Amino acid sequence: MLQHSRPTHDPDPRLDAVFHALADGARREMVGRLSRGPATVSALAEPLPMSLSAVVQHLAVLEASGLVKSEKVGRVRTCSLDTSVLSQAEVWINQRRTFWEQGLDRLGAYLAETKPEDEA
Amino acid sequence: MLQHSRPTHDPDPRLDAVFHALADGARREMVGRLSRGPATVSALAEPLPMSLSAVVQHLAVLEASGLVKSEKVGRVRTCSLDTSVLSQAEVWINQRRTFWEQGLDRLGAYLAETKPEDEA
DNA sequence: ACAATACTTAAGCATATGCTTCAGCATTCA
DNA sequence: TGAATGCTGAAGCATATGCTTAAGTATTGT
Repeated sequence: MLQHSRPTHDPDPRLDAVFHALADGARREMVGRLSRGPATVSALAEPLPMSLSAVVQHLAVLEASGLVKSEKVGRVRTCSLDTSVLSQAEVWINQRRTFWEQGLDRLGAYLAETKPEDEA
Repeated sequence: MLQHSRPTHDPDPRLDAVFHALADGARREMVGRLSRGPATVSALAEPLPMSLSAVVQHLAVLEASGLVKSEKVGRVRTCSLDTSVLSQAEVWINQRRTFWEQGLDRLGAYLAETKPEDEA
């Protein structure tokens, strides 16, 4: 059965972190690199016009958001993407977009058409 | 024909703005409200625990990102969502996610299977 | 005309972000 | 053993963010 499914009330700190992590070109480039497969910190840093230290700080932001996991073996840290977190952000956007696109009018019509006796 | 379509090189200031706009609970709540239909500035402010001034500033961020358009008639400003911008962010995420999920191995197999004579 | 409404703008302030440089610390290679 | 590699951590600093309060400007209702 079709739920009303209005966009849920929202102060979600996890989404704060994910969108914040994606709001930077360098971090998006790192995510883009990781979408092609795991990479070391140096590999992530290589195309970026900044110090390794800066990259490590960006990486910390990505890890804090849950978008990226990493593991150190020997002296090398290997990073990889957690697409489930990416997916959560995608779903949030998709819900608002589709909710808008199906339109209030259609929802109104649905409500009118539905049995009016059990309603808020 | 299927393109290689690696995630594109990225320093995209528009995405910076969109993700930054979404990286705040109050702004996401405003977007959620607008996904149900246009609203005035006061209507957007009403559920939020902050001054109207603060809301206007959040609105400025949303407008700068292109997510929200608004028009003033008389003394009332009415805001509405631009889902095409929302869609761009969704696409960006979706591309990285699916690129990861189809996996490097499968891409490697595809490349191997494809005619190997015209290659970099 | 007068007051209420619906924003608008500016100033100020505490905290956060995005770098930099410099120094440190385990691996791994020669 | 000593040097190169691959990160790690702490300052420090300029700028940006997220609020606040206070004052101002058009409408619109009485």
